[in-house]
Amino acid sequence: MSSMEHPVFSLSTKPDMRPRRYERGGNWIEISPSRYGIATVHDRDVLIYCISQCMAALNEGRQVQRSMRFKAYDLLVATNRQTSGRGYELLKDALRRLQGTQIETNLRQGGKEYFKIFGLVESAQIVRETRDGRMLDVEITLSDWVWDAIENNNVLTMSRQYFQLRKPLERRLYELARKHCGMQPEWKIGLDTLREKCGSGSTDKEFRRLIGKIIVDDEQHDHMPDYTFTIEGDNVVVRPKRLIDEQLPLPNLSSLHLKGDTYDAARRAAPGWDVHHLETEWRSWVVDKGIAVKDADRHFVSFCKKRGPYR
DNA sequence: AACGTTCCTCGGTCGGATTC
DNA sequence: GAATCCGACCGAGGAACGTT
Repeated sequence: MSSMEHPVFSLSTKPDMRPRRYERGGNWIEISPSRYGIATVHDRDVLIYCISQCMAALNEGRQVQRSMRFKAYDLLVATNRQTSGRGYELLKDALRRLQGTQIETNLRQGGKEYFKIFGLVESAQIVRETRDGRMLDVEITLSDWVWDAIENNNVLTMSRQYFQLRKPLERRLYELARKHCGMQPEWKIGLDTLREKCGSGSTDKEFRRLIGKIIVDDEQHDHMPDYTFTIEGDNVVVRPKRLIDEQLPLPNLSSLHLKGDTYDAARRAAPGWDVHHLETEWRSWVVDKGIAVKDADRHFVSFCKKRGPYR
């Protein structure tokens, strides 16, 4: 939740070396980059994955520790990333940025003021299990900040669609909506304040344009999870989307027609899942994102594989 | 299944061009 | 002259296919 409040993560896709400082009512927080730049909204996926693993363990009554280990492959799949060699290099970069990004803050509690400095993760290591370098285990030790949040149950659930948002600004918008709007019928915010909260480096005009584009895109494709956004004057208004019971009829694209035995392959790829439900999910995803599918059958099966281990 | 390679597309930013 | 639009840039992510 704290990371949703202030723009801790960079929206930029290039290395972001600009330090930030935010102040509000005597409290301040400063974020400074290492030589790898500030952690990006995509790097945040790693933290979200760690947190969700922890929460899942807690819900099942298992013990959790600050230091956690998991398969790099699982993380990459769960966060909708590629699992190629470059995928692992990008993961390394993400860990570098997460570890290197320094956060300084003053906290006031019980009449005392604390000065605190920490990284987003305390340490991270990658362990190669086999001689040929496959089956990479990642071990991450969470920082106090993240750990405290988990212990105090100070985390919010996020839509699984979140990982499919590619635009950093879209992700940030969703986070803010999730944090500030929640279940309220409406949340209004000025464009300039929103720009600050997003941590965008764009000018006011440019920012207005980018937001406008996302809103128009959403009107056409309905890809933003849970919330709708509209611009009213100099304000952006956020409202929760109504739950849609019925699947909207989708254009009947012949290129997305599936063969009979593809369904069997899909069932094997994602045991326990309703294949036809997966199919509608897959279709709307493909249509929304405008993905050019060459081989519908193969594409769908690999989509199912990604869904397979996660409920 | 778990990677590597290749080629392609897309995003935020910046600065220049265009329109009003 | 300003507000707005547009395109280059660069680094990142995605898809398909190849390899072990």
